Amino acid sequence: MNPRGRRPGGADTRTAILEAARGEFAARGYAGASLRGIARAAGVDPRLVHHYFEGGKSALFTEVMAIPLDPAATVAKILQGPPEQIGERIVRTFLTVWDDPQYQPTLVGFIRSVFVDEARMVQVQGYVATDIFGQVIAAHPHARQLPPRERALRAGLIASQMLGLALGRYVVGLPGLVRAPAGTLVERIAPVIQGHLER
Amino acid sequence: MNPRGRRPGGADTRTAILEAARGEFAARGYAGASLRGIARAAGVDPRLVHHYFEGGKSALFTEVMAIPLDPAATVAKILQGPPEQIGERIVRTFLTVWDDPQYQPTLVGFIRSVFVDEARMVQVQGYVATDIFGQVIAAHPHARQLPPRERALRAGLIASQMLGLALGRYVVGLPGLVRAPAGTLVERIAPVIQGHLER
DNA sequence: ATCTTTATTCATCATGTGATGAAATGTATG
DNA sequence: CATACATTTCATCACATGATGAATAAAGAT
Repeated sequence: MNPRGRRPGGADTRTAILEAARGEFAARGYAGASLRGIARAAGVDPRLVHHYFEGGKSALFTEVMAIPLDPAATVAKILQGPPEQIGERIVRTFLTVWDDPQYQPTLVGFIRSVFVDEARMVQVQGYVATDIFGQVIAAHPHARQLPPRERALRAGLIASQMLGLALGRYVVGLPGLVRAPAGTLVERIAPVIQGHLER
Repeated sequence: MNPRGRRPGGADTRTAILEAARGEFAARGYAGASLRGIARAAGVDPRLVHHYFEGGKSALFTEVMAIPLDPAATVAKILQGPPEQIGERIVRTFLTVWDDPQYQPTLVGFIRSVFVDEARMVQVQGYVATDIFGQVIAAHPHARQLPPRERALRAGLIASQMLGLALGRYVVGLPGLVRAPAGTLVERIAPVIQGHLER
């Protein structure tokens, strides 16, 4: 039917696939999205997905989820400044990243995929608990002096707070959270986190 | 190979399937669990799943997720007692239900399935926001007087708090939250919820 | 102008899925 | 004892999935 061979003009197929995949993964999660569906969304033959992403679906997913956002740097930035405003900086940074249309589909896709794959869940668990909020705890003048069990608890409380915010606002779409401007959420949630650090 | 026909002895196949399904749905989510896998886990021919649950996978899922736990009654119970301890009662009730081995697999399965199916997400969104925490807001002497937008925000904040707790403690398994006894979590989280109601 | 590389389409494969029909065999009922 | 019914096994269906091989045409290099 269609003419075979290379298409004229430099249509950036690879990018089209990546973007379609981002959307599909965000909307349906890893298991729910199909190669064919992604190809369809990109207006492209399914075979091309394999052509551009050797390793198929999982390779594509890996590339989609490779967010150009250095968590270590972000954490470092949060840690700068007065410790009594760490909570505010955490929430504000978090919302800024998640509200950014450049990152949002990727992050939503990522967080939805987390609950499907057991291995990924363990990986995230260690990552979030240790690399992100563990760092925050370790840098806080009061919290750093607590016994390990207490530190883990605080990290867990903060992590669950942010997890709930991400899911409520961006995945489930709880109206109260979706409609609220970022500033309002910072105002409400920052003190909670600050409390988990200081009290 | 195996002898056909009705098996001797009163093996309660239906229950076996239900329990296997509960486990599979909890472990893999709705999409991830397969009829054949459930049948295998129950030690039963796949056809029997259709035999006992007319409507197949979705009917089975519906039945599995029909928790014998009346949310309205639970909410009503929470609303009894002094308003200044509503937060505490919410968190305590929540943890009691989720820590109960009778409910836990079902609830975990349910919450994991929520993020896969778009329709289910919308359903839960309305349910959680309106039926559960909307009720709580409506019953609180201070929060009930707030403008609608504020009430929705408070409900969202509380819902996201509990959502994060459920995911952190029971799904992702953040160590700090898993190891903490229920009492400790009540101690930490109840004031936050109370604050969302009163301030 | 020729050759190589890349992009694209088409045609299948093997596998796993949920679903259904039909046969066989036990238990219960008359 | 005979008949009806519920339970179980087997055999497929139709379909979607991810993956791969092969053919073809454009673009780029020499």
